[in-house]
Amino acid sequence: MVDSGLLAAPDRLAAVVGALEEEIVLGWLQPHERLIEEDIAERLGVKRHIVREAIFELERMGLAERQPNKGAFVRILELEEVMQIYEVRVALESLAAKRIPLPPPAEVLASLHDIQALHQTAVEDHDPRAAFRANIRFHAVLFGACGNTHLTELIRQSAHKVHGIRSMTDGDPAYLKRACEEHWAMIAALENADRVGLVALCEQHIIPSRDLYLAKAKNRRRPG
Amino acid sequence: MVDSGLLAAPDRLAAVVGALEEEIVLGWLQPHERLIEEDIAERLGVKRHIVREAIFELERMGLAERQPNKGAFVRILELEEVMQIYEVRVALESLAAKRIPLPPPAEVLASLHDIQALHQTAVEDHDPRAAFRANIRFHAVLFGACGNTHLTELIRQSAHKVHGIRSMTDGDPAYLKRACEEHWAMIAALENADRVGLVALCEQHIIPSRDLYLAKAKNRRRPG
DNA sequence: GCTGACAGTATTGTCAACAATATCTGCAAC
DNA sequence: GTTGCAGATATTGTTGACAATACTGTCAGC
Repeated sequence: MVDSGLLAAPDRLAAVVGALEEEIVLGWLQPHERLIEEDIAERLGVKRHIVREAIFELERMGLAERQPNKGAFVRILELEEVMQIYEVRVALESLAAKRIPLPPPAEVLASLHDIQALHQTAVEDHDPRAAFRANIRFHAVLFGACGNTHLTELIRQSAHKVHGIRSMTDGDPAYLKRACEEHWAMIAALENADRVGLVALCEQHIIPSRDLYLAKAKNRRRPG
Repeated sequence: MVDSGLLAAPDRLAAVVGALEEEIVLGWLQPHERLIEEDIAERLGVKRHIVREAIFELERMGLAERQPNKGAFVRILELEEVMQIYEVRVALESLAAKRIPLPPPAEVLASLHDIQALHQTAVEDHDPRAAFRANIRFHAVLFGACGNTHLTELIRQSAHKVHGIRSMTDGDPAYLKRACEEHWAMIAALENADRVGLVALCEQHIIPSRDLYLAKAKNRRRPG
């Protein structure tokens, strides 16, 4: 249920989009599973109208695919698409890392510290939902510090597109632990005004996620 | 009128978005002008429902701004935003230029030739609408040749965001002539497999548009 | 003459019913 | 046993009406 009634009008759409995104990302909604407007509306306690627009939004985000008069379903990314998206992410996040003022404002550092503490706790507690949210917030604040709103928005978009593959990687404890450590290293690089280290960390940070996915996708494909 | 009735359902939304985008870009809809759903619906011969979604789309494209329960209006970009968008465009288009196979497939070259011939004719005939469309198609085909769908899409998005400032620059004949020449130079670079030249051309091609806008925007601001 | 309450209007936001379309099921013909 | 048709069902797409909200103009009170 999406806090029906409590939320103001414009927020309800965002809430539904967010709820569905999480369900896809955390693997509760499997690839190729159909997204039936009325079912979702009832389940989340909103009207079909809202769900309809949310599904359009998910389609734009690349998490769902729609066929006219037939319906929408959870989208599975082709390997080639994953590679392409990651290539762009590296370019964008690298550019942002080069633009973040060093050292960054104190409130940015404080915010990153707080978020990353939450992230670490979530990872240690095996709480994928909290970890997912903290991870998103960490990157939003980090790249938001570059000061270029449009760039930040494109980074966010591109990251969300590949969130759908997380259900396959988020189970891997080694990967999560490594991601945690790299976040702390980024914070250290920011504090030490280490531009070269920061850019390198940002560029390398997202690659393991891609490779882990590619490896698992290949294994999955072979038996099938 | 947006070919009402003749178009299939999903295309009508795109048609309305395109029509409104053109009206904004060509200056028929001025900045801060209100976008009233019912008026537009009647004018374009579609239902309000479609216009409503189109305005949401325009908001995502950055051409309109919405205030809940109040309405939408044509958005004017701040100078700072224009700078930021152009910074990202240079990075994205440069990346794409580096990925286009050289020489490109024959059909790409042929297509670019044809489109650019149309573009040149439109510029010489002072037909801003045709020039606008041909220009969009040229860049779509050019960067589409890089093979990275996601990158192409982000380039398209970013370009559309600054289309709104074109109404101020498209009147300048010198700029249009220069853009034309650079398009032909790009085609030549593609044919000659001149990677360095191509990348440089792509990076430099969009800067005059930005600077011309900045100059005009400053002049406009001073008397106001 | 100015200000603040109030009614009237314009516009957006929401909804439920209806229409159009696709999918499924059962049955008959071969 | 399979294929093709027909009706039934499920789901999406569209519409007009209504509710909620913000804006505008008028008029009484000071």
